[in-house]
Amino acid sequence: MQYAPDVATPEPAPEARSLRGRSAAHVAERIRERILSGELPPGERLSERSLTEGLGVTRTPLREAFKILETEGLLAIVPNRGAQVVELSPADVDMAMELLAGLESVAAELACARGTDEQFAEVARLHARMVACQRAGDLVGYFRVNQDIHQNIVDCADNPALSRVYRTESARVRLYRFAGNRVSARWSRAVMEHEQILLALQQRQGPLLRELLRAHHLNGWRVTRRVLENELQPDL
Amino acid sequence: MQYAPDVATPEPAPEARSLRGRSAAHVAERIRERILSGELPPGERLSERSLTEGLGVTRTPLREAFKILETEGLLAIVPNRGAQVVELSPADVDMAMELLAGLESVAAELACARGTDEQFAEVARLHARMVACQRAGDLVGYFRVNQDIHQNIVDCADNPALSRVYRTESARVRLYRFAGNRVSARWSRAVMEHEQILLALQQRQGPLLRELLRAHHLNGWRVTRRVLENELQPDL
DNA sequence: GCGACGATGTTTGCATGCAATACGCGCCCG
DNA sequence: CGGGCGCGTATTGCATGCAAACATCGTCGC
Repeated sequence: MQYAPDVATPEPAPEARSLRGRSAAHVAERIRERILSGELPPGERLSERSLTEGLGVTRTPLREAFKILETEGLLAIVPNRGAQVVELSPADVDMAMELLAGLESVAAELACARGTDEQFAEVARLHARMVACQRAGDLVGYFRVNQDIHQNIVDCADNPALSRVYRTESARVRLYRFAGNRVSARWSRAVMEHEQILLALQQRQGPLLRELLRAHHLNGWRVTRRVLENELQPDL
Repeated sequence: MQYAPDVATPEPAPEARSLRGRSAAHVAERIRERILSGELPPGERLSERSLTEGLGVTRTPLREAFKILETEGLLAIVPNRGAQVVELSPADVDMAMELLAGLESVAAELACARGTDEQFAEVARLHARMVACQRAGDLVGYFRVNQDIHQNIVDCADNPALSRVYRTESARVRLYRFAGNRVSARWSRAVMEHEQILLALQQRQGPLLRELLRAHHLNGWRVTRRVLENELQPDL
């Protein structure tokens, strides 16, 4: 790698060309993936040494990536004690879910007013894939497609700022929401709710879509919260 | 606390104690202030050299601060060409205003449901100060208090995530919104709208407050957009 | 025996150094 | 006379070095 092949190597590698100037962003992306996948769980302390070795960069771009992820709300940096993955209390997730539900209600009416039929068709395709995942019992795939559907609905509002905020805030709580999908009763009902949501979107019924999304969020979060608070055991 | 009042405090200075570990955040705050005050206008290129000299830090924390501000949407960092203050097109501001209006509508109902009378009283105090600024012709003071009022209303929703997002997104467009307040006809009408908003809040009429805020935003932004597009000359 | 203290290795925070890229400017050629 | 090219300088991107803070553990005093 970059371990000083001394002379005669102007190019670092034929494949990884010119990452210069994007190092921190690249490292942040890698760490973000690991956090969102659960590989780096909430509370995990991130040592600069191990990450630099694992990612093949030095501490400077790594520390810049930490600042990015801290601003996104994924890391907490404690002075002189390094970075750790943010741990959210049920109350924190509660607040975040309220925000996400609010963002989706705002998006709902805009999406019905401005979304293109092509965008709606894409949501419908995702919906079909989600149903397929459910049938196949593929919980992870289901959850990922589910997230994609909600992001796509928000994107239908055709407001980049709204989409960006929704994406960032959604990422913050992704791990916590996953818990609620591990309950079979909720799973089948969520799919039915999605059917209605898709219909309302395609028929451009803004106020209805708004209420459906709000209710969908509320229902899902009610179950998830009980799981997080250990009042309900996942059965999947 | 952790300031070890033990013995012989080896603190370098009584005033600037232990900034270690907070350098980047401190620098980011300073630069943020300069951007929001207009001292660093949109498009301005930020040279590392001049900023390090002006702020008394080295390039490492400064570059970390750049990453923070980039993530907040205040700076754009072009690889190998440094950082510059983000320049928003009227369309960008349009999208941002739509988002802010949406966040306020979400906050409206929550604020009416959960806000305390003390919080409402604070909004009322700010409103009085705003009116005083208007009477005194203090445009800058008026604008600042105006921002405070809107932030306070959002804060009444008692949702930290919502407050944080509103604050960040509001900051991104602060400079652009200011233009619209430089029109006298809009100024007096905005104050009237605020009277109604305050009343609806105090009477906890969520849906009404929601609509009033939406209309208030729409009215304000309509004027501001015309100023930004040079179709309307400020008369203040 | 127990707790506080201190030595030492580890980790973080920031300064500095080096290499790569961008930029300004004069020159050459058309 | 204008445009492209090359060179020198400035600036950025990242690696490394050094000092402060932390942590771990052994020792000492009580």
